[in-house]
Amino acid sequence: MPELPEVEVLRRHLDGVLRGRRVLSVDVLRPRLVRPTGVEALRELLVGMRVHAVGRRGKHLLIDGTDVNGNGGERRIVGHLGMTGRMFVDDGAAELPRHAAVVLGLDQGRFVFEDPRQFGRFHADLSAIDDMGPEPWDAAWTPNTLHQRISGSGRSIKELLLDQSVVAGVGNIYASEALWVAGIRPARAGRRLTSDECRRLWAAVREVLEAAIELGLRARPDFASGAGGLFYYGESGAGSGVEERFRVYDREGQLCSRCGGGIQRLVQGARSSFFCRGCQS
DNA sequence: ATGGCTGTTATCCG
DNA sequence: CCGGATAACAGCCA
Repeated sequence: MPELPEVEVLRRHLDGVLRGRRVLSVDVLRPRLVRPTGVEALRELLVGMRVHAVGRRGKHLLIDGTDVNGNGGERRIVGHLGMTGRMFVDDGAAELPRHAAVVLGLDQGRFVFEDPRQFGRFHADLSAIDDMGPEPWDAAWTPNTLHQRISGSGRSIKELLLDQSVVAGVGNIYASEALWVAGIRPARAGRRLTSDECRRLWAAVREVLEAAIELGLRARPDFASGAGGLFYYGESGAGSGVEERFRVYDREGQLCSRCGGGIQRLVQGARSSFFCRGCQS
């Protein structure tokens, strides 16, 4: 469940259940996911840490705390869900998921990070968030900075939106959705967008992400249960009655809700894009 | 049942 | 600088 909205909804949940907790033990079942930093560095950072907040940077989760045993130094763990990662806190009674990667023993309950495809990360290395672009709601991200950032590029605007140094947190689904809202075809070269199109796209990115966060909060997903924790907004609210209907994503061959045109799929950079032939230019 | 798809991203090569 | 291919991996679907 990995674009910015899903990560943000999870962040709020984890912040509520992890804040104030102490980490007593670290169990790494899949060391692969703890690279590039090794398991030892992770354990040193975590054991004895008290969580004071869970944050987010793009699609990365940040677990911040202080060392309560030693000098009270600040500590930060960076997690990424990849395509299929999950994180939850439970009481430790249930069996661990098959693909559990990192388990933290807490003073109350336990934290579990699991990821079937093992594309996720959980480590002490901060380099992943070092040269990331602005958050969509950052004052540093404006229609103008977007325009400047892409105006020299011949790459397609769809691929540019997926580039985390352009803006943080947009993934494959919401890139297509934002381009539909802005009325821009995904294959257009970045340098060929007008400043007005950049303004529309800038607003569309915020709008689409905001709406998805709202939806995710309303869905009140059950992060700890297997199927519920893996809910994806486009499918169903996992029984919550909340449903998101994408405007174009995964709707090849269907009709556009805005103009009645046909929705088409194309492949860019080995990923599917979806757009309406009628009202995106 | 085999192959083709999937929310991410790092890296390599031409 | 770019685009494209590949690779990490499991699961789902037709």
